[in-house]
Amino acid sequence: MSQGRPTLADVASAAGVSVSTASLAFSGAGPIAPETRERVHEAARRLGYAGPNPLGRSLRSGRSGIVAVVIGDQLRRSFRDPVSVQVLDGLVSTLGPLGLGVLLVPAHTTTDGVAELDPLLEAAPMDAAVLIWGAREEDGVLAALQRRGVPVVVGEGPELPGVAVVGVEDRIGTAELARHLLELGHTRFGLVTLPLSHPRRTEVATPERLARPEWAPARHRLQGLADAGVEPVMIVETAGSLVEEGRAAGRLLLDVPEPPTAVLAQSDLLAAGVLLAARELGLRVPEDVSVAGFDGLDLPWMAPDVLTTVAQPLGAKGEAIGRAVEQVLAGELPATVRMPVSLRVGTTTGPPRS
Amino acid sequence: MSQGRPTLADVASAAGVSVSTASLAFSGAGPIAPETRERVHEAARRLGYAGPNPLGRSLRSGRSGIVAVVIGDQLRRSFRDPVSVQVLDGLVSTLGPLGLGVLLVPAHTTTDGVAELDPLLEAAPMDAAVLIWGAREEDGVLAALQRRGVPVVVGEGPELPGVAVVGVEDRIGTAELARHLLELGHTRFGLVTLPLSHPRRTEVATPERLARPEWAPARHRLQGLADAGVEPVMIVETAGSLVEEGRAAGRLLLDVPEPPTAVLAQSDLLAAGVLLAARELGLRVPEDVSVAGFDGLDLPWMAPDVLTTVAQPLGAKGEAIGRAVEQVLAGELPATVRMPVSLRVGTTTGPPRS
DNA sequence: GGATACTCTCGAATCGATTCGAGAGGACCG
DNA sequence: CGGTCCTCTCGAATCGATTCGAGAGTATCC
Repeated sequence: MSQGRPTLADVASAAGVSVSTASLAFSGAGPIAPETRERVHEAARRLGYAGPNPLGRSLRSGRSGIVAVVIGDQLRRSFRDPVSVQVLDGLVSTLGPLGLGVLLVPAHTTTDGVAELDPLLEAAPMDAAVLIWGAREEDGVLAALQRRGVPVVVGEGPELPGVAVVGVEDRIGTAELARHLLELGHTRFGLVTLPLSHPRRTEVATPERLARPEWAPARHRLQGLADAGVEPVMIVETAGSLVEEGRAAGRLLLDVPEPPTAVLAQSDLLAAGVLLAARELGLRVPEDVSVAGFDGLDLPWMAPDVLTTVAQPLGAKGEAIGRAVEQVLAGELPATVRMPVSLRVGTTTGPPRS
Repeated sequence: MSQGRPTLADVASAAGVSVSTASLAFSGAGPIAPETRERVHEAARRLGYAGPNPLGRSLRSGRSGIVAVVIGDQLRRSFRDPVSVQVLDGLVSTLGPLGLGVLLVPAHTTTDGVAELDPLLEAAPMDAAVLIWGAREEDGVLAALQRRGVPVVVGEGPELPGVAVVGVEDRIGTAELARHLLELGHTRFGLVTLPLSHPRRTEVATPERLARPEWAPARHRLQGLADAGVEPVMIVETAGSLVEEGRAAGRLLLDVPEPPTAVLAQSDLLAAGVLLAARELGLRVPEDVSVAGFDGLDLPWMAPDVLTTVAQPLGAKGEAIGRAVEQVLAGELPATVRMPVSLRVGTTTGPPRS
């Protein structure tokens, strides 16, 4: 058939061999005479055949070679945070050598103002799916994937039956950070949290939402604080881990008669925002207020300040997720991985003004 | 067959209809009695059938519903730049409603220190491919895609036969920016460029590389400068659009006996780095040195400075790329799109110290 | 020379769906 | 009551590859 792109059958007949032999010439999965293989390749070259069609191959093998990464409502929002990007980078570089590609799938699509599960979630080819930023049972994403029989790996919990989890010791890390500030002598803490459940606005956290944090990272870090015995005088919940959100939160916390002497933010970008807010309010850091974050990002524009933070191994986390994907594809259910974090004291924390 | 996941055939027999009827019940592409459809769906529900297997469907239709986005060598590097992320966001939100997913494909893989074309490029299923950051004929990516017969859309040129191009009027924008600085009275310009060809280190640009800029955005912006009659006294080429690179470039340009009075950077992140370098060297902006960028990013941490820049419609560019993809999938070759840019004067440019 | 072993090639089945033309059955009309 | 039309369902072919067992042909050894 000269119409359309050539198929293996075309190549086979041009080379004067059977289709099965031609297949062998490309896959190498079976005995074939070097001369025959060369003849097939030669024919392929002549016809402009660029190798077996992945669609046919996938159907036969039942594998698409695609791993879906489910992203939040807006790509922009997910990826403006270097944290996600670094994890994704580790993931891609682990999956690549395995011949696996990463498909970006939005969790929801908004049609006429109504958010629904993205059709890709239900219909795109995928051998496994990754939820980098935790899963909430409520939102149906997990259910949709499990109905399809797609194995799932989630970053940062929660632990759900049949789901592989890769996370960091953020509870322990937060506790360590809190103790660092306690040792410096702080007693009045402000806290800036990541979204506790479905994102909304940046404002003082309500007791109801604090009582039931659906989002694993926020929950763990809250627990870490409690572990260290810290009870913040004021807690602001943000709508996402962005500098602007942190700045808004910082203003809420610091632009009051008796501001806290230390502000803990659940992410570095939020902490950076708090720092900006402090600067705008004429507060010196750390003399007037200490600020600490979480993540261990390298933010060159913060120079000469160096943020005190809890560093998590982001790239390695992505790689661990990649390995977990490899395992679920092999039919195993990987054990939960919790990666270590480390306190990194910078220049933004110090003793409170007495 | 009770082994493995149920197929359409299983559902059909459970519902007591033929496979073709069952197919109709899901696709709706043909007449079917409502009652029959309901019976099929009921059987599907009972068997835990989550809808037609995309692999089978793809093979039949010849369409995978996947658009590859080819990214640079490191994901981290590509996505640390908000520019790419915003374009990608526009792309994803245009492609989503069309039922198309975005597959991230690295251009190269490094095995044992040797960079090769990533196997996914040659083997992953895709209906079309997008090169967000321009294409160079040299690197083989384009050739590999064209050999496969995959239609390609590139962002930011160059214009190649059979390839759709979406870009911005960066040449015109740069010229406008240059004239703004000329009008302010500047005569000694420093220039910080994006990589001119294959990325390497941040250092003073060699005449050879300046003479033959392979990378379209860098080339256009160089041309724009020339259009305005500006000839920089010193040009530094960077290894990529990152704050650190800009900072290094800024030090090279400004830490000299007679520094330029205005520094033009080919991207906002580079300009931000130059700003940092200036600050570190004790130079006031814009009193001692004016700094301008390109892109129109919203960088909250630059406050209270507002960068003078040329704003390009990043999200809209992604959407335009998405529409171009739609067209190439329909078999058309879209005309080259050049989107308008606009000069946005901030607080980082002013008259030179006389 | 004949049996055995080995190497390579081939035909046919299979993966899971879609699609087209054919035909069964019922409704309607004259 | 017979014919026509319409609605719905079905069987079979098809998409492009992989894989397995069978078999042809040649080499090896006694």
